[in-house]
Amino acid sequence: MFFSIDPANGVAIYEQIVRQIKFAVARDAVKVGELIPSVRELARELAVNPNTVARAYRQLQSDGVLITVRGEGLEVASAARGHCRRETTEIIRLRLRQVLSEARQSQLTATEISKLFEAELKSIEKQES
Amino acid sequence: MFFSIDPANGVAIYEQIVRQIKFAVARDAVKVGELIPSVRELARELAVNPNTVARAYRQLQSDGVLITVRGEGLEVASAARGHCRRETTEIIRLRLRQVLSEARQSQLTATEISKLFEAELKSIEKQES
Amino acid sequence: MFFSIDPANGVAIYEQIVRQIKFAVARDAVKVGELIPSVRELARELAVNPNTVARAYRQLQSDGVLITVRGEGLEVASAARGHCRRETTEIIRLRLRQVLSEARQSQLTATEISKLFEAELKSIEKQES
Amino acid sequence: MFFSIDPANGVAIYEQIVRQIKFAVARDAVKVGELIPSVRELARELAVNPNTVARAYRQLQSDGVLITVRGEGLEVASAARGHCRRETTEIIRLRLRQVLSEARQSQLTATEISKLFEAELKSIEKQES
DNA sequence: GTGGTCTAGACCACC
DNA sequence: GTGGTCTAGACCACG
Repeated sequence: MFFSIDPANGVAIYEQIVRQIKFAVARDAVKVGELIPSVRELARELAVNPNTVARAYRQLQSDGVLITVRGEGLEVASAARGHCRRETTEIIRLRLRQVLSEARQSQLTATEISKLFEAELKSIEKQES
Repeated sequence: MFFSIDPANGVAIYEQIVRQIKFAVARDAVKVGELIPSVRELARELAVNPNTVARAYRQLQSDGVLITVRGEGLEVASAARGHCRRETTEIIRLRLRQVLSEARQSQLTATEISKLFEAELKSIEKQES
Repeated sequence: MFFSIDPANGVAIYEQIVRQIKFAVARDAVKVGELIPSVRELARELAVNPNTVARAYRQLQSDGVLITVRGEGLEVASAARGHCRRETTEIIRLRLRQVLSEARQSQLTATEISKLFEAELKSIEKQES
Repeated sequence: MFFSIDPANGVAIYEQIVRQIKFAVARDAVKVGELIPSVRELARELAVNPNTVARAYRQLQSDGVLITVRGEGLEVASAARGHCRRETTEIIRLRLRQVLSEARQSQLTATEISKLFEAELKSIEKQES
């Protein structure tokens, strides 16, 4: 469960946890049927309030990604992998759409927006390597 | 001052007003030295509370885009145009960066992200025409 | 009637006119019994709205500094000179008191405040010469 | 957070709160990293509307003095202390300059102004003790 | 509990 | 008419 959250990110902490776990499921970093860390364990690891982790887990349950195993904890649902893979790209697509809609209002041309995008993509890739 | 706001957009109304006006200044839709619509007038036009418009205007003042002319209204500051042009692309760039950073965490490859982007850009352009 | 007003000064324009005229009377720049410029003349000279000059004159009348001479205009009242001399220092004293009261709240010591004052006084004098 | 505001002071209440908190930070009465009183708490203490306090806090944020800790409150930014110390004397200096500039227009001599200043300073000190 | 936002309505000084 | 300020009360997301 290797990821970190950024408390000053604008995005709610619980929301970040939700997404990160969905991402992890999507890329098979946590396998279907596996138990995920307990609320208090993950809370300690991420240095956030246990309530916040609990809320994220609650949301993941209602999203059908996690299911409770009585007396043991929470495990990844069998149908979750495909679901998460689809949702991951869906989230990204939605975010892209929002940004582009905003960019359009700003009167930037499609070419200008494309250029900005390519530049940012390169800078992100450079950071990674 | 032709623009509209979306109350259910997630972005605060006053923030939308701020951006739209910066965009308008950037593309010279409102010229430097011109009076912008009064608080009450814009409030009526957008069907929002005058306080909300006032808050947006206040922020634009502290951003140096508007200056008050006592008893007359608010006018676009002389240095605002260049400032807003720069800020407009800066806002978009920042938003792109956020999305890309999120996309990267989701383990999508650069190619996949690029494809999504191109697809969304096309769909936006189609809507416009 | 040589003085200028600063529209971006925080102090209301009509108030600036009132004070400047009182100052002028106090230092005998306009003599008792003299007619002062008409509303529209002074308004043109200072490049402000005639209403604003009219308001200043109204206040000066109710302060007893100006009196109307039917068919001619406004002249400086006979008792005005002494009155204005007293009021001038009174205004300054009040302003000093406000600043000092604020400075006290900021926990600056009397010595520090004095130093600031002396420094500013010198810089003002230098500007003048 | 021991200070009071004067609603009939001419200076806006939210402005008074802003300055008082900057003063407090400058003199280390509230330490860097500490949480300041909540909006509602300070509003109750000062007997003003929570919105007014919220507005002051918002301004302090955009001034970089406070930062929000989500769901917890507002804390003093790490760079705030030095910033506030500088700004405190800067505010006082500016106010002194305004008064002196006004005094100069009134044709009072430097000596006269100095005398007024010393007198007021003494009277303020007497009040305090 | 926290801050953030919005609405509604009022009063003020200024031009 | 203009902006500026304040109050009152409501709703929201977050921890």
